[in-house]
Amino acid sequence: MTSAAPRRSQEARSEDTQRRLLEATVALLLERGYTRLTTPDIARRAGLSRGALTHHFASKEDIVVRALGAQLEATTSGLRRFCDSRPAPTMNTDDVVDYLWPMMEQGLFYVTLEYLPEARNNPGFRAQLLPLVQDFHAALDAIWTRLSESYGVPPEQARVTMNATMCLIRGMIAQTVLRDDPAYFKQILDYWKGHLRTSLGARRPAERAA
Amino acid sequence: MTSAAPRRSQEARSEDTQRRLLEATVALLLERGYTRLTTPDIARRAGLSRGALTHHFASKEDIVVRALGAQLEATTSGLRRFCDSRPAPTMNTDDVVDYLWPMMEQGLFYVTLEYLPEARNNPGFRAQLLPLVQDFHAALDAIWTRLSESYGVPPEQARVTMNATMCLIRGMIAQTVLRDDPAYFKQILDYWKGHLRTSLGARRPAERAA
DNA sequence: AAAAACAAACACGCAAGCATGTTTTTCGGC
DNA sequence: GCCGAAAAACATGCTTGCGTGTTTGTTTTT
Repeated sequence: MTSAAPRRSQEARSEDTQRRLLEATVALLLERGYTRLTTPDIARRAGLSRGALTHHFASKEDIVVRALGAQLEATTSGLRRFCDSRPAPTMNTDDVVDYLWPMMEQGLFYVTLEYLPEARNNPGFRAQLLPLVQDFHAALDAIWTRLSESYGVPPEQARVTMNATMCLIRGMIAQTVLRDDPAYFKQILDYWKGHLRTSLGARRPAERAA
Repeated sequence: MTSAAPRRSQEARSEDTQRRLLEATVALLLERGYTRLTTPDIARRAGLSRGALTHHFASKEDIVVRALGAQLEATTSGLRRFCDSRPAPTMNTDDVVDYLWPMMEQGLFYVTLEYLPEARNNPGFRAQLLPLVQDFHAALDAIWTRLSESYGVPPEQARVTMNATMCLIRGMIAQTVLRDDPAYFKQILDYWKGHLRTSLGARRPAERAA
């Protein structure tokens, strides 16, 4: 019993510590919001001291930006995996919507709602966020393009339609904050699914073969 | 030159002061955001002292809630006027979208983006906001219902379609914060206008006469 | 005279940034 | 393969600025 701690390398320690702090940041962002997010709380949540945080991250802005970058990347890679999992004929447009809605509603877009106001009013913060978000949008466009190939529609059409779908979901989730009315949102989502079926998808194999 | 000030009644003074403070609140909410909104700034902007503000409003939350209520009411009454101004045959669905988009994009929804996070994380604030927003949504539904009569479609269909339109616009405006790309948003808006033309409107007089 | 409207000053709490300690890991020389 | 210095990782305490709520004081209307 020389030491219970197995002497980890500094790189491993550092990486683990940063990961814990970034995860705590996203969790608190979702639970309490940006204005109530404090660096002492982040450190506490990660089981570390505030000094550890200031050692790895220059400022509150810095840790938030890096936490959001990680969240956005995890999101696109998850979506990509989903779209690859079952291509064209087995996956219909309803399935895509049924993936996107919970993806956004279970955290992603509530976190977005927290940092959008700060991004709008804090030029430095916005400048740091812009490249991350551009990558995110580019990754989405790439996924919509692959979907268009599966469905046999022009890429441009799929991109516009799916980006509109994302915007619709964003607006709906924003509304959920002050409207607790699941039936209302289900109605809109069903309406949209119907629209997507005729506008994007469900060409029968015979049609797609041509 | 006994007095340049013409001895106004207390009620008139009070009303004017409150109006100036509420207008300053909305303006600053749009310009600097909720977290940067301070009561000294509001008073300064209104050309009054902080004491005047605290005299008329119990707290920062209080003045914000009342300012937002005024903004929401002004919005619905403006929209109602617009829809009454030129009913059915002369007003097409494109015109409605061309009214709604600037209405939201020139301030209303950016202000919304400022207070939504606070509403999500501050139960007291949210509770005060809920009735105002319920009235707002009810007023919108009433307007959509009148539109449905003009266009000769079932009220339910118009309500779902127009509420979806509002959600789409909300989501798009949220995206504008970190995506400066007018062509992208125009493309989506044009796409949606096309959908609305076939889905809601533009039945020819002969058809509507029946 | 009293009550409302407005003004100015005070007090408290909090969170970020910084600076100064302590521990753990790394690495070069022997 | 070991020892000691340097550096990285982590912890603790201080300081400063700021915004809200509150209180006390002054002017205007009733």
